[in-house]
Amino acid sequence: MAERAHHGGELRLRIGEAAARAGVSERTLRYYEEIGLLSPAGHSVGGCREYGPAELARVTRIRELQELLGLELDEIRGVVAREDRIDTLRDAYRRSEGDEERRAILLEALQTTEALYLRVSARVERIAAFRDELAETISRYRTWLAGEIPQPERPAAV
Amino acid sequence: MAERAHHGGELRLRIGEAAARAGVSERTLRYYEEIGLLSPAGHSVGGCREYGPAELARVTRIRELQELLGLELDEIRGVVAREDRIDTLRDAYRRSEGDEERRAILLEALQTTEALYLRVSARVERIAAFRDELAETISRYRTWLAGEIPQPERPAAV
DNA sequence: AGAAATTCTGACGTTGACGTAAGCTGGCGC
DNA sequence: GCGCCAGCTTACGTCAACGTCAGAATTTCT
Repeated sequence: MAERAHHGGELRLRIGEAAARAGVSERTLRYYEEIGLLSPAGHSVGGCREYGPAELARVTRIRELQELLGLELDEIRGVVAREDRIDTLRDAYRRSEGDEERRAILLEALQTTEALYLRVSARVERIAAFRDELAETISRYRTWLAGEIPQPERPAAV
Repeated sequence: MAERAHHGGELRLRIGEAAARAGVSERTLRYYEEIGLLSPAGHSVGGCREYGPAELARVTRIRELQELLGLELDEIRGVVAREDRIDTLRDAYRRSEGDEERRAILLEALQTTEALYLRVSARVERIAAFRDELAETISRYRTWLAGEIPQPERPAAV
């Protein structure tokens, strides 16, 4: 097995295995690093990239945003950057830092998440509407197949 | 006004107006024609493209498939080609042609539509799940803002 | 008719998200 | 030591979906 346990006990994969598990190419992982979207958890002595579970999860998240929402990697960087700031915030809580600053970061995260939520909601509803249209079309086809004569309806929607 | 009524009484727009109403560029319309995705309803004597309501509706449909479902124009051609065959079928019904052939076309249309329906359904559910995740994140943020201390939970999903 | 606006047909340019190939390097198995 | 595999960097190639520009032709306005 090519896996290897880090000194902290965390699973560390080199790029080949990491790419295979995430379902992307090695080139994709290097490219994500190139554009500052995802850097490996660390490097081996020889300079090989090493990825942990968090990085794999992030790849999955990136692909979701890309394929499901049609976001560009550029925008996605903003989204995951926000998530990173939240992780930072979690640490800040534990280290009990400036309260005012914490509120600000949290508020900003709340707002950007809500904005994303609205986008996703709108998208979900449009696609659901499209799906319902398809369902109607299907039942219409079924009716026709049962022997009915189709109406030459043309709503001519513009 | 740049509009003009066709001899059949149908609205005919030249490429500029058509593109504006459909919310795309002129180049896009010409490109769609280039790849056999959408041809104008007709041409003027001098060779200018003329688009009717049906073509505008088709552009809208194409953009839906492209943006909402992330389909490539290549695949979309298949989908709209099927819709065209259905229109043809409607005419065939009126001209009362071969019954066996009609059933075959209708059955094929039903199947491809059902296949598309499944794709769309799957997509809708994945996006809805993502939206729900966001909703949870938001309420978590709200709780934190209300004074709670965040838990350093890391599911480490792979 | 003549000017102005729109459209036509090529043809080349662009952008995002990688693919691919070349040449070099580090660790291992025998 | 030697071969081999996986990985590294660098750099050019690709593909879809248009954008853009030039120069000629069409349509509209006055």
